[in-house]
Amino acid sequence: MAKRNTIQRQLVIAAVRFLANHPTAEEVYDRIIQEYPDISKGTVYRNLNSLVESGLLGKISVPSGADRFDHILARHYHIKCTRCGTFVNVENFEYIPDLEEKVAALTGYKMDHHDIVFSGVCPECQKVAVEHNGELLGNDMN
Amino acid sequence: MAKRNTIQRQLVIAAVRFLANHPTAEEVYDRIIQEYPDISKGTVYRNLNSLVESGLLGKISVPSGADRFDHILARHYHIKCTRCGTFVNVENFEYIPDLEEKVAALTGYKMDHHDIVFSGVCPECQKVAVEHNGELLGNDMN
DNA sequence: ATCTGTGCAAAGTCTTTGCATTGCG
DNA sequence: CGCAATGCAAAGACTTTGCACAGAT
Repeated sequence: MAKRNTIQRQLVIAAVRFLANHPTAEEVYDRIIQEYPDISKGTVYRNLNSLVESGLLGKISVPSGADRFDHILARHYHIKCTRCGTFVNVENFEYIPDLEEKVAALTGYKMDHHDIVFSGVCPECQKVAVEHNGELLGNDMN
Repeated sequence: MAKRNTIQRQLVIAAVRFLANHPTAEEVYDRIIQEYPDISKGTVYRNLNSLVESGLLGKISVPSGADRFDHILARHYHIKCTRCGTFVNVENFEYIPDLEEKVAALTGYKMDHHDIVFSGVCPECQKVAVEHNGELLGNDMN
C-alpha cells in the first residue's frame, strides 16, 4: 500500500504540475527525459496510474485521443475545440453536485463523480474560419 | 459525399439498432458475422465512422474502454458503474442545453454539444458489496 | 464504365506487462 | 536485506490504412 518515494515518481508529479494543462503520458515523458533521460515510458505510465489511484492526480479520458492527467484536485469541467483539438478547463464555472444528487435519486447509483466535456469551436478557430471561408463550415476534426 | 447503400452498411446500422445499448465496434462485428460471416472488421469500423459523420449514429467515448456507438439521436447522458463497468443511459433526465449557453457566454466558444458521464456504483453492485463485505469498500475497476 | 466500398493484413497509437535488476525503506 | 519499483522490450487492446478487387450507381 505504501508507495516508495522514488526519483521517477517525484519527476512525474513535478512534470504534471509544470505542464499544468492536462498533459498526456507522452508529454509527461518527453518533459522528464530532458533532465532524466533514463526513465522509461512504462515507468511514467505506472507512476501516473498509481498517482491517480492515490488521488494525487486526476485522469481525464479525452474523446479520440490519449488520456490526460490533471494536477488540479478541485472538480471542474473541460471543453474541447472540434477544430484544433485543444482541451482546456472551463474557468469560472462551478462544479454542480446537484446533478449527481438528482441522478442518484433517479437511478439508485451510489455516486462518485461526474465529468462534463463540452465540444465546440474556440474563438481562435472561429476567427480563422471566418477569414478563410466567410463561414463556419467545413470538416471538423474530432 | 453520397454514400453507397451496401449490404455491409445496412448490416452495421441494423446491428447497432438491434444491440441497442451502445455496443462497441467489436460487439457490432460479432453480431454481424453471425449472419454474414464474410464482413471484415475494417469495414465495420469504416461504416460506423461514416455513419457517425453522417449523423446517423452517435459515438460515445468511454473512459478506459473502446468507443461505443449509439442509435439514439436524442441527446442524453450516461452513467458508468465503477465496479462492474456497465455503461447505460440515464433515463428520465432531461438534456440541459442551458449548460451550453452559460459556458458559451463564458468562454466565447461556438457550442456544438456536451457530454456528461456519471460514475458510481450501480444498485446490483451495491447489493453484492454489502453481502460480501458488509461495507462498500475495496478496489474499483475503472 | 466508374469509382466508392470491401476484404485482408499490416501498421499505427496508446497502454500494459513479464522479467531480470535496482535501490528505497 | 526484502520487496516494490524500474528499464526494457514485447505484447495487448483498439483503430486505421494501403492495396487489389468487387459491386453499387
